[in-house]
Amino acid sequence: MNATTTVRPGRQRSEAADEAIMEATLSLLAEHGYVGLTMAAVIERSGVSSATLYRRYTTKTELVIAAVASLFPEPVDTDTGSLHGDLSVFIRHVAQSIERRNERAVQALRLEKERNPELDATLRERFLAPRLTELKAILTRAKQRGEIDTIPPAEVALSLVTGPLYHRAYHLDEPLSPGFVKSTIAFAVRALRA
Amino acid sequence: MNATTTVRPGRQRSEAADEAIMEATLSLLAEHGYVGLTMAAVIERSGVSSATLYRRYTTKTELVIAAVASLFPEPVDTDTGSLHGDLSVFIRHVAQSIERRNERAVQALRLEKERNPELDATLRERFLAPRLTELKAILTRAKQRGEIDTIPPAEVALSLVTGPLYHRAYHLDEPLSPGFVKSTIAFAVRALRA
DNA sequence: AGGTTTCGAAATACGCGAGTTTCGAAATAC
DNA sequence: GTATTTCGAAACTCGCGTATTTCGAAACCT
Repeated sequence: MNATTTVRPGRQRSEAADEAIMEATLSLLAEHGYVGLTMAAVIERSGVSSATLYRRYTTKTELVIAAVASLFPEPVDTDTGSLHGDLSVFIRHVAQSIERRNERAVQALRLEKERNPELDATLRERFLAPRLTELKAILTRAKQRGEIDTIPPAEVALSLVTGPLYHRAYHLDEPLSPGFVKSTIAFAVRALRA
Repeated sequence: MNATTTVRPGRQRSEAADEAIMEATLSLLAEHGYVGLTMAAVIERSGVSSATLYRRYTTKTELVIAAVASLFPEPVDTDTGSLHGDLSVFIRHVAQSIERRNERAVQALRLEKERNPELDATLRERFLAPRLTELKAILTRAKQRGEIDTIPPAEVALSLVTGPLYHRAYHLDEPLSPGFVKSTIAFAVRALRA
C-alpha cells in the first residue's frame, strides 16, 4: 500500500540479485576492508551486471551502509537462572559471531566510521546497542539474585567481557577454541563478582 | 667499518628526511590504513620530494615495513614486588601505547598481514613478542611469590589482560579514562588469581 | 677544486577504480 | 499485445595513485 511496496509496471527487480550483492559486499569487506573494496569486485563476485548494481546503489558508501544495515544480529535468550549461565550463553554467542563473517566485515570499517557518521550510527544501532541491552539485562538479574553488589556501566562490562575474544581473534590470529572461551567465561564471572 | 656504515662520496642522505618520512608514514597509516595510505600523501606530509622518497623505498610495501620496523616499544620495568603492582604498570603502559599513534598504525595493518608474511613477522617481532615476554616474567614472579597457583599460557593471559583496553578504544571509541584502566587492572588481578 | 651523490620541483607514463551509458533481450503489469 | 522496466554485456570517461625520469642546485668526500 505504501510507496515502497507499490507494484511497478514492467520487469520486477531480481531478489536473487539483491541477495548476491549483499553477500558479495559483506564477504569482500571482511577480506579487503572498506578502501580495498571495489565495485568491480562486487560485480564480479555477485555475478551481477554493473547496470544492475548502480541502479540500486549509486555510490560505494551507499552500498556499504545498505550491506551493514541488512545485518540483523540473531537475538539470544541468555536467561538461564545464574550469572555464570547467562554469561556463558552471551560470551559463546559473541565468540560465534566473531568467527563468522559479519563481525569481520564490521571490524574492517573501524577507520571509516570516523569519516562517515551515518555508517557509524548504523553500526552502533545494529551491533553495539543489542549487545549492551542484553548485557544490561544479565547484570540486572544478577543484582536481583544478589550475585553482584553493584551494577557496573554496561559499556565497561562489555569491554571486560568481550574484549579478550576480539584480542585473541584479531591481534593474535588464534582460533577461539573451546578452552579459551571457557577461560574467558570463568574470568568474566570472577571479575563481575566484585 | 661494515657495508652499511661505509661512507659514500658525495652528498650524504638527509637524516631529517628519513625521520620525516617515517613520521608521515606512521601517522597516515593510523589515519587511513594501509590501502588508504598513498605515496603522494607521504610526500606531501613529510615535505620530501618524490625522488627522495623513491630512492629509499621503491614500493609502498617496502616503505610500510620499514616504518613498522623502525618502531621500538619502549621497555618497561614491571617488577614492583606484587602481582597487582606489576600488572598495574604493565596495563598502564599498554593503555598509553594505545592512545598514542603507533598502536593505531599497527592496528590498521590487520587485514594486510594476511597478504604479507614479512609484514606479519615484523609486527609480531616488534610488538607481540616483547609484550608476551614481559607478561610471562610477571606471571613467573607471581608464581614464585605464591600469588597464583598455575601459570597460564602467556598468550591467553595477554588477551585477558589487554583485550578490554583495545575493545574500549577501538570498538566503543571511548577514551581509556583512569577509572576504566583501574577497573581493567582490578579485573586482571582477580582473573589471574585463579 | 673535482667528481659524486642527494636534494626539491616537476613532468610523465601507465593502470585501475568509480561512475555512466548504450544495446538488445527478458520479464511483467495492464 | 503493448508499454514499461530490469536484465547482462560491454564500452567509455575521468580522476587518482604508483612509479619513473629529468633538471639544476646544493652538499660532501678525497
